Amino acid sequence: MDRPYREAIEKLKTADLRPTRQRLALSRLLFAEGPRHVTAEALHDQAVEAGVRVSLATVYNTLHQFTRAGLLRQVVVDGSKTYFDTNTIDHHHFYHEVDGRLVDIPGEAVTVAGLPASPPGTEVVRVDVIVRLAGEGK
Amino acid sequence: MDRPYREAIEKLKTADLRPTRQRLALSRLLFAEGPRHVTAEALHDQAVEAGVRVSLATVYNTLHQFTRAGLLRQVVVDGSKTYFDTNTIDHHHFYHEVDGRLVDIPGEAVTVAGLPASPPGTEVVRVDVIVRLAGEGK
DNA sequence: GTGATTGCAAATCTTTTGCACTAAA
DNA sequence: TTTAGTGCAAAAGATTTGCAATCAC
Repeated sequence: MDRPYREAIEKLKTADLRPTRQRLALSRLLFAEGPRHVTAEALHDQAVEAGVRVSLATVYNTLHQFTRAGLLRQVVVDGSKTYFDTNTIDHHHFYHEVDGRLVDIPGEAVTVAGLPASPPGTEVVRVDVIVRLAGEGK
Repeated sequence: MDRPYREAIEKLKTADLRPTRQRLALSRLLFAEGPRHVTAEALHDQAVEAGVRVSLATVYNTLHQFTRAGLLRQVVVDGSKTYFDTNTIDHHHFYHEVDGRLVDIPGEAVTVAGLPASPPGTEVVRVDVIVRLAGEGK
């Protein structure tokens, strides 16, 4: 029983989610390497390719549960698809409009100045900065 | 023939769009008063209420044509709905997550500092700042 | 066992499309 | 006329839901 496996189980237990086969597999796909941005569809494809038997509905469920648990963050850049970001630390994004690719911009680097106070009775949940890019890029 | 009517016709002609009954009606609903944020559904409802006979498909077409012509701007804040903004000048948004309401933040007020250079071969189309709000608000 | 989780297929919601019909130039 | 624009209903895409079967505890 390797280390990442135990960690994955702990992670789920902490989030009050039963470490089922599907959740464990998705968790490992998501958090195995550095930060990534996935859509439900893409993660499902990746899981199937990796030989994990899981339904698309369960992928959707899992992504939302992970988001609720603070393990993922939703990024809205395109009306038609929902992206989930494994980087939950404060940061921003480059968005390549041509191919839909997202690239992180570290949060520490960026400063947003001059924002008006939030309306009375409201609270700022988050400030998102999205830099929309055109052109081929890398 | 009142002034706003002539202006509406001019606006459409300039955009190389035939001033049809539907486009004129939608144009007047959209630009009659100050800046607004609408969804296709909402604009269609408003049109129907106002006694304008227009189909939802035409509302979608028209919103996209107006956007292409630079008369509107698309705002992405929520995966499920597409908002169109009659304010095409550089600016940002408060987004009330509870009720989906959008409020403009003047562009001059805000400064975004520290953004990394855009990746080689790409060009910045636009920088969007979205301040997500929780709580009842006004 | 018992309640949480999963899978499947059907349902939903928003947006787009194909095409015959209508209207603008 | 001639071509652009419209309406309808069907199609498409992403996401959600209902419910019986299955799994974790």
